[in-house]
Amino acid sequence: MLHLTISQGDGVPIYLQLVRQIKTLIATGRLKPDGELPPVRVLAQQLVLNPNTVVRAYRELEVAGLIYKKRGAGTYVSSEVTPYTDAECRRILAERADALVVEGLNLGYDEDKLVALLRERHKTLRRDAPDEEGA
Amino acid sequence: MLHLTISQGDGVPIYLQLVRQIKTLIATGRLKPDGELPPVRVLAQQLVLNPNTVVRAYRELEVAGLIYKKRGAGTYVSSEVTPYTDAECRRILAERADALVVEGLNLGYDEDKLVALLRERHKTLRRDAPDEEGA
DNA sequence: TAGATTGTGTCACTGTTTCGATACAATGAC
DNA sequence: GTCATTGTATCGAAACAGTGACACAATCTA
Repeated sequence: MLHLTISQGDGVPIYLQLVRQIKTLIATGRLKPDGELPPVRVLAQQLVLNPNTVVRAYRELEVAGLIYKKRGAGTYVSSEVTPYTDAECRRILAERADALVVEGLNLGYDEDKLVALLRERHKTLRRDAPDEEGA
Repeated sequence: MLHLTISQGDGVPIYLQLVRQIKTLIATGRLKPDGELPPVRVLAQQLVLNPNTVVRAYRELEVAGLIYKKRGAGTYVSSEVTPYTDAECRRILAERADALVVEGLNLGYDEDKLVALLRERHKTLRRDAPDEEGA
């Protein structure tokens, strides 16, 4: 039973809220590789959404290489990582990092302060994640 | 003469391209506090845009507290920083940091690798900035 | 095979966003 | 005061995004 929270009227599209939360669940290990995600209709009913909205979220996650689908069977977390090359990964993350740096500088955060924040957020996100099981 | 580059058909709205680039110019000191920005019509003509598009970009920057406008006179870079409280700044940046961490984890970047990337991007952004003049 | 379950595809409605045309209002220079 | 310059406000057209209704197709289970 996935623990997801949807805010209907906060401006952020529902499908995007789903994408972000599921991305986080995967990143932090709460959703394990080859783990099963709820069928679109089930999740839609749980969250009182149109199934299409869940479909859209799942599709975005599939394009990002984070999940895969088997028709008639279900939807699962990918065990392989990312369909992107190293260079592409780097470009994607550099873009995000640039945005953080620029926003930070304009809000009075210098390099060290940003690094400290980044490390703290990393720890916080990891905090409630399940223990890493020895592979 | 501001150096800005606009891509007409790349999906990113023109006004947003303006906002981002000007934010970067301010963050890296290429636009100095109380420095003057081009009048909306002038910038619009330079970039072959509708003046309204520039207006929109300027308004967003004003809301963010980065510039201020004087009717009949012109538009200038703010010397004060941010209309946000410390807590608000932190929340804004934490949100961006979270996104970077999640994306990073899903692309195989651990904490140290992300920090290294962040530091490198910070240096790169600063590289071509004008020298800091002793205040 | 039969039927339930799962994802897929298509269409349409609605509101928002983006961009542009054009007129208005305040300020500065003279 | 006059006039050019600067930002402001309003309206509209076109494209896009978000959501929903509903029918289709593949797979699994019995």
